[in-house]
Amino acid sequence: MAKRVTSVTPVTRPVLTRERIVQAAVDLIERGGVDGLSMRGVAAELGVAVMSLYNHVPNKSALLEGVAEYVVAGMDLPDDPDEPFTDRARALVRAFRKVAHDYPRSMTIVFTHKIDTPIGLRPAERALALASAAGFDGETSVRIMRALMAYALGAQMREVGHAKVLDHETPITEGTGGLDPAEYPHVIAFAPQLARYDPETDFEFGLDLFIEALDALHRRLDAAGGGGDAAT
Amino acid sequence: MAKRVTSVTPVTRPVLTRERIVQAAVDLIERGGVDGLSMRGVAAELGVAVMSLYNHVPNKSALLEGVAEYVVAGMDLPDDPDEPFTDRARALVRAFRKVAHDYPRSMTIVFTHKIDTPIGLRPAERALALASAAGFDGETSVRIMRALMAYALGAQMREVGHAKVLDHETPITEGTGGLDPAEYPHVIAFAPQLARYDPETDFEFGLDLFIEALDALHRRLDAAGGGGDAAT
DNA sequence: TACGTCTTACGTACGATGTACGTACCGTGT
DNA sequence: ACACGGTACGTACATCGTACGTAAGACGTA
Repeated sequence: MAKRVTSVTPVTRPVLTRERIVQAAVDLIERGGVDGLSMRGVAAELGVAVMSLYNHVPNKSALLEGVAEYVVAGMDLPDDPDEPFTDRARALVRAFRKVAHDYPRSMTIVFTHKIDTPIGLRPAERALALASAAGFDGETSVRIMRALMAYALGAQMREVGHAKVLDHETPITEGTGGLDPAEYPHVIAFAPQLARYDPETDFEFGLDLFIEALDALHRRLDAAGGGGDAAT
Repeated sequence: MAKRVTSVTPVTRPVLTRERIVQAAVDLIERGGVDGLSMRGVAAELGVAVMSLYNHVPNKSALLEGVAEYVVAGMDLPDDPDEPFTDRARALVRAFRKVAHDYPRSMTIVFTHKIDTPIGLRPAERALALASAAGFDGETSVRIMRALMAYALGAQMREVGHAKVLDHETPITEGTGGLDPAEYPHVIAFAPQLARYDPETDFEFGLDLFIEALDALHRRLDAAGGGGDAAT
């Protein structure tokens, strides 16, 4: 009920809050990378003393969890139950791509921290919803959900570039000179295609594969269990 | 080509080397987590002074790269070109699972660091090899490779537990009491299936989906006779 | 043999970081 | 008026990564 103003400096100090702290952290991360984030930096960004942060956040690791939660909470998850489940699945995975695009550097945190709040379950809920609506049983729905998550996570990790692992383009783009032709014949042969990097198309290609497999599984389900009516 | 022995204490000090440093780092990480790793810790583990490490490793970040490289280099990648490409793909992705199982905590590093040495390209080479052997054209092979990587990475990330993200079982296993039934009806409804967590089966389920989609794509390719029309 | 150079191990030292702890302030309920 | 709970703050410390200077052996050359 009470007004929450510091009375003396109402405008210059918009009240320190966990939300503002997390947002500042996200900003700093996007600006200077995860390694660049420090409690002192966050405090400075907000024009506060360092220890003031600890009134709202128990420690840095909790702050990072907050960052992950913030990013996931920012996911736009439209869902139209009337659409075919394949389209709904597509939309869900694309939502991942969207946030990964908006908060590329913070994504690392999302990947490597767990989220304690129910918010983290939103994507799972959507996935389960569309799978079970398609007629899959509970166990299969859960598995589908996990498979979707796996692809969404992995694809985004690769794209964000934090996982340049196993397919980073740098050395290839710079020429395959140093590579042993005996050990990496295909990498060398496909260097041009490897160099041409189109995340969008790559992402959609893999997504199509996945969705198609889901659809096939679905058709099989209809044919077997539901009787002769396989139309959708 | 001189002998590299310290002469005085040959046994007690097996010569400090980058390899030994990286291995010690991996050990420490597996024992105490990534956050627990410190240069001082590594030095102590090896019975050396901290700064001696810097004769073989420029900085900590480089050491971490070394860790990632070490783990990936440890991947066992058997490959029989005579097998159907689907089986080869399966084996490749399973190899990921294997290392992730052997070095669960170091996996975080692998996920979040790029690997500069050609070693990091080994999995890519294998993927490209099997895709092109199956008859896919270069562009499609590259895309298939990337999609496989995405699933392999994502699935492993989830399983390793570092990415309990979006589907962590903790709150669910402990009961769905706190969840709003209006917002998370399916999560609540499928709580039993969510709680029953069988990584092996989950992994294989998703892998099957993927491989099946690849196979379908392949059949379509054969039928058409053309090169590599993507999944459209 | 004597000497200059190179490589490696080491110790000291500094700046930056996360955070435990004590203090001062303010708004609110009694 | 007074006590209290929450919030902002400053100081202090342990720990970290690492720049720098030093010493001791290995080796090529004279």
